Amino acid sequence: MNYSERQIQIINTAISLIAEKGIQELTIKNISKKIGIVESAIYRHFASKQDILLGILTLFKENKDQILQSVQGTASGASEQLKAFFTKRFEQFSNNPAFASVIFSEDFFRNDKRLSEMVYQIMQETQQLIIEIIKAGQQQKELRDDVPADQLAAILTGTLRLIVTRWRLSEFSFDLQSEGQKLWQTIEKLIKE
Amino acid sequence: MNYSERQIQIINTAISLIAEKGIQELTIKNISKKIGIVESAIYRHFASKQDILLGILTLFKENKDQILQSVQGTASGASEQLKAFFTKRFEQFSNNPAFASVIFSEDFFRNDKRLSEMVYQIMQETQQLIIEIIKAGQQQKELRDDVPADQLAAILTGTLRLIVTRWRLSEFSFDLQSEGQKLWQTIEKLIKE
DNA sequence: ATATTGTGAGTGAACATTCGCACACATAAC
DNA sequence: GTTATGTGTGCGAATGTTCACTCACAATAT
Repeated sequence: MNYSERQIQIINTAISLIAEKGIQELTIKNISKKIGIVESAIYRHFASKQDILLGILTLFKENKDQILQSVQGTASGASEQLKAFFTKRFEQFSNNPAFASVIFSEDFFRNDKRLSEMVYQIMQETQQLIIEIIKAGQQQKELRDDVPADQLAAILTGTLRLIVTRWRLSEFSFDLQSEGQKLWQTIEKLIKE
Repeated sequence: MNYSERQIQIINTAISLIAEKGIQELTIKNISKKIGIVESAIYRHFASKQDILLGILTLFKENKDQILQSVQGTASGASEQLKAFFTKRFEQFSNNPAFASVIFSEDFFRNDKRLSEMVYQIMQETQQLIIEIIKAGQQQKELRDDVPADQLAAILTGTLRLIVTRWRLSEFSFDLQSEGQKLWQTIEKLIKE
């Protein structure tokens, strides 16, 4: 689906509101106020609030797909690819804190099939790619192969999530990218052959 | 503070509701319906909904303190202590899924000082203890000391959280305790000297 | 002139919370 | 021992607010 200019403006406004106050505080009223139109006008562009959220997720999914592709393209070797992935991800969160707020709010979407499935799918795809990179690295004897790839992937993902969550809850009180860099160095030591 | 019988009943009912439908769906109406009294009667026992949530957190905090103590008491050696902690934690979540729902819903409490501080404090205390165990283990040359203790702790905590979150979102579709056991074996390999 | 977008008022539902009243039971007063 | 008074608990109705969403009408643009 192609979004109109107004639709994109609404989506972006919603994203910045989420970054500021969390996804709980996202209301149609807030979006319209920030844009400078009236509540009901929003409904000229989206049939429901859920559709706006879906728009946000769609945007993020495209974003993520791009990152994954660029990682696979540029870096060579499992360790380098994982590092590139890690770095890009922190960069993405850094530039777009709302991404973290949305993507880590699975609970919030729990009662909505469309939304929860989309979040689940994004998580799933990312996880799958990491697992494959790790497996390849294990076969090349670049990464230690005495532990299951999917568990290594869980360790990577879990740690990344925790750091980002802490960053968010501390109101972005530390530099996510440099913290992420340090963390990667540690993880690298643990998983290298 | 000491809770009356009714208060404990209300807290426990709230906990089971959270386990069933998530913290978003917790309403005074639902609690009262499940107990079999009228909404307003709840307010004879709690001044506000927040006070009920605070009651839940208090209960969990006591629970956690007990676990931490028992871990420090029984196990000897850093690795064993960490394993005991891991195991107990998964056991606790397994027996009390609402604990996970509550403790990992930091976003939900974001707009409430009392609640968010309490959650933060629980997280903090746990993390601190893990860091100390790890540091001790590093000094004893039991754990590898070429990586910072606080980052190892983040890896441990982050991974644990991820697994529990997945378990919750998959509607408890796998056995958390045995999955946690396997995961611990992997982590152990990574962090041992 | 017709399609698109915006406005203002309104609706209904969900929700936390308040209030006046009633009843049971205990304690104290006569 | 009966009467008064206090206390704890429950009920039903109501209040006030927030929210997503609708609709008739007006402005604007092509």
